[in-house]
Amino acid sequence: MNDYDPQSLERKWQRIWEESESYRTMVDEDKKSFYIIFAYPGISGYLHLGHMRCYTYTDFIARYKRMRGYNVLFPAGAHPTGNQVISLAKRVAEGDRNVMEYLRANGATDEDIRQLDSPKGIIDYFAKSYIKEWKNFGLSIDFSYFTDTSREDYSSFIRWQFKKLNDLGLLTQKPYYAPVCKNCGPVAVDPSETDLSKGGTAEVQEYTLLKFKFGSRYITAATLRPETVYGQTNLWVDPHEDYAVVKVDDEEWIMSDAAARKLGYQMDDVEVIGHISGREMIGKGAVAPMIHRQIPVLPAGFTDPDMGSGIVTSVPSDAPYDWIALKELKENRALLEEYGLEELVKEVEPVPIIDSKDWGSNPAERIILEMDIGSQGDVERLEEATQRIYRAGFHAGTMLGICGDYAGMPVQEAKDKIREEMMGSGEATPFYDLSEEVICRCGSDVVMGKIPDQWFIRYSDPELTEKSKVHARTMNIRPDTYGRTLPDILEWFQDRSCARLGNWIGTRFPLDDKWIIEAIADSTLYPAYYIVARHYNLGRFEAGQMTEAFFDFVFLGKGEADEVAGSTGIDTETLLEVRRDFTYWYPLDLNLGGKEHMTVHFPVFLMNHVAILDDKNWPQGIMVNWYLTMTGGKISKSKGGADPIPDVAERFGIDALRLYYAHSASPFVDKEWDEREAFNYRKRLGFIWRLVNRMRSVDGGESSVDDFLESRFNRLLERTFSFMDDYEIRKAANVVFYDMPAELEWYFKRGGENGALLDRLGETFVKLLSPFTPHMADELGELWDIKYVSEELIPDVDEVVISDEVEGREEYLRDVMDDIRNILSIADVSGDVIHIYVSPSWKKKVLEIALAETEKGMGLMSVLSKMLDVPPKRLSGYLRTILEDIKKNRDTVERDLALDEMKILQEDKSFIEREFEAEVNVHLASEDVYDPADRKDKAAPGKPAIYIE
RNA sequence: GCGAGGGUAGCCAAGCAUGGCCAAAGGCGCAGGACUUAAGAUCCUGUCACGUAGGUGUCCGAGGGUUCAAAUCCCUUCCCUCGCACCA
Repeated sequence: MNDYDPQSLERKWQRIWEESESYRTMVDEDKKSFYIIFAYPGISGYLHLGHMRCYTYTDFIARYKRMRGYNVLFPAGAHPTGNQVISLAKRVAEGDRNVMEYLRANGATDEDIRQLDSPKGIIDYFAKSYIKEWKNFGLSIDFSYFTDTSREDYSSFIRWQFKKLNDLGLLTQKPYYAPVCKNCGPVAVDPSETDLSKGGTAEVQEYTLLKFKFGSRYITAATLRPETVYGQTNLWVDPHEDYAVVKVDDEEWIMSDAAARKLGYQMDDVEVIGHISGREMIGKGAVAPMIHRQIPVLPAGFTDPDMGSGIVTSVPSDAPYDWIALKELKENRALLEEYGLEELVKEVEPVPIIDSKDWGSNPAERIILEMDIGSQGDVERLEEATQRIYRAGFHAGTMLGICGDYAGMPVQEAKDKIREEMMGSGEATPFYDLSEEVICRCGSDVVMGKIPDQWFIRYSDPELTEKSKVHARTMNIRPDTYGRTLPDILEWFQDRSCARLGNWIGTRFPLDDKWIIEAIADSTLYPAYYIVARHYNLGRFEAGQMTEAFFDFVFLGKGEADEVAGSTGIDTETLLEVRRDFTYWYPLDLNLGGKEHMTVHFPVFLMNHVAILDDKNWPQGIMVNWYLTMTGGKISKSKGGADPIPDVAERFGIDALRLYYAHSASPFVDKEWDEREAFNYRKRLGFIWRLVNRMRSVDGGESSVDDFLESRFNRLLERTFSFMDDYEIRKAANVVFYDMPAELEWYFKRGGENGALLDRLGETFVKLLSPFTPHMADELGELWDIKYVSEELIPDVDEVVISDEVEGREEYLRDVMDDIRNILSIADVSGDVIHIYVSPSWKKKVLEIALAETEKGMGLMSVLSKMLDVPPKRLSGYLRTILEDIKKNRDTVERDLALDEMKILQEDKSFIEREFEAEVNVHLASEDVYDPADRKDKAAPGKPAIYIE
């Protein structure tokens, strides 16, 4: 027997699989199909151990299904849509040091790097790299189906999909506000900062820009709390600031320069035509929106030109900032005098507008007193106060009587209505801003911009939503919790923009080619396309021939093959074959992806299938996996931080890593990567290796433990199947790699050495290893002269050999031995002689009757006392305990009753003697035997009495 | 805020749906031993507390409740993690 040497045998088998085209997949009408995919990766860098978790799960299931007789389709692809590829290419072209280091650390050669300065180069390089890693992990993917979303054939498919969506009335255009870079167009603002160099945590603020009539102009003030307009008492401006006068349509609005610039991206024809100093406005009045009252403009120091419009409308009842600014102003004689505001300010008092549950109707005052905030300079604590008041008011507040039509309405509801009313009357307009500075990767500012004619997919469509929800409930979804919430997610799922302007990788929008279809929208139906891609990859037709009629025929069964052949120039036979492949493989059985897809990809994946394809082709299952993390954070492709896979694979072996994924945690929890653990799995495989070799080499005869092993093995086999059928990968791996070996070890310990049996079970066992550790399994399969274990079938469970009685015997023996061990550990005895007293037969009789007529309870005493010659006290005492036991665990009690304890103990006496290095005497408790410590009365069925000297 | 998922012995992690041999699987770590000796090896035993007899006590974030019986069901409470849409 050789030692387990994963590295060399893994290389060997990967080469063999490659050469023999092991995972080539073809339609076979005699077999049930099983179609499984993982959500293909976006191209943004190398794969890491986190991705591999998901891909390996997919492979476990694909391999298992294959070995249970399914014809499995397991393709893969890559997803370069978006701008990551472009930005990476740009950084390579610039010679960005971090990028260079990252590439080199992952094994890119100078020659590789030279080709990486163009998007095409990046896509080709990484697509190859992904395929290499997948092969390196032993994934049983058929790469003849490979595609990527930048290819022209893929674009033909996507254009078809969008035509279908349009035909179904599911596309629409409407204005949209999004973060945009002035150079690059729309960008994603999120913590991973894929598109950004700064500001990933910024949030989009949806302001209401209020207009205050100010002579012939309007002063503008942006608020996040439009419902507080009823409490406006004044405006705050910075006397030292110059404000822009902006021409908007025919009106002139006053705001900070920064605000004017931002507004320019959100409205047409915004033009700065002059300036006005803050000082100039102070002391004058402006007509506030909604309340239509003149309120004064007052000086304040806390206004910020970069926030909102740079001018603040003051609601001292509800805004701590305003309250304290007002108080300070009233106390500042010098300032009042300077601007001549003494009289004016006297009349400015907070106006209660909201009754917020915990804070009353003047919450700003109350919280400032409570928190003892001294001045408007205490920004940090004022922020906190503002937050607290806002929460309390928003969630538990009601509008007071002063608020016109909104009196008595919950704040939550009033907020949107008041905003709408003011926008309707022209007193306000929407204004979007980011909560902090955001800089694009290209270096320029990111601002909120208006896209007036943004394309959306109408996921809010009631019929589509309903159909999707109904279907979702029938799907096989893991974990269950996600299955339960998916219908709610579909309900909540709103229209989603599906195309963008600018320079991106992707498919041109078929209705208007200035748009590029964006990354989520072009990745929903792609499992259907893999099937077509194989034929395209074989050169059977060109992208240009993949017309609407072509896809209608293949995916929807519309039209006649001959006609489609005529219009596309693809021959009829090929068309029929592609159509047949699609109908054979579809629907998709399982789609696996990380938890980030739960509210993004999976809903659109499902809804597009439901919208476009026949109901028999709707997807059947989804499995979500959680992340592999490293020291707290998610491993990020673009930011690095992960060990390159080849290094790790070289150190532990692929099979050890695969077992690590399968067994170290449930798929539905985040798992912290720990290489000591990986090493332990490496050791475990060494153990399995030796165990299998031993099974194959032992060559003894039959013994009494054979039937136990056969029964237990089949029971565990059954359990493995049932776990795998439920995609309970961890549980299945636990049975195969821990429970089964433990039973085999027990068998050996008991002296089992039946060569024929071990040979037969060993062969099955090796096949069971294969879905998890395919390299090792194929290597071990050579012991049985199996060419490729991974192409074998795992045999069915042999129900006949499963026997509770047979297994009960071994369990009984283990229990007795545990008891002996327990006694030895606490008793102060030499342990040279062990006496075991088997229960008297009357107790068995009691047990039997109690089991049969449990409902009679202690009433059984009358019949028992007549039947048995036992003192009533002992009889009732025992009956009481046994009734208790039956209630607790009937199965165990039944097992005990079925045991022939005397026979078992006598047969296995020598085994016990060997284990404890002691002399063992077995007695029947009802006989008059050696019993110096008066133990034998304690004997009960299944629990013999023990005395050790 | 909205939505989801968690808190189990030194650590990781099962169990919780269908309450009952659950003091609670398994792994790691640790301790003792065996074996041989330098290997991140392998094997055995132990690892909540107490206990010279297989037992008893306490225990599954905290506090209540239901029940003959609760890690499991219900209520309250504290804490943690994650997703929230143009990033895949």
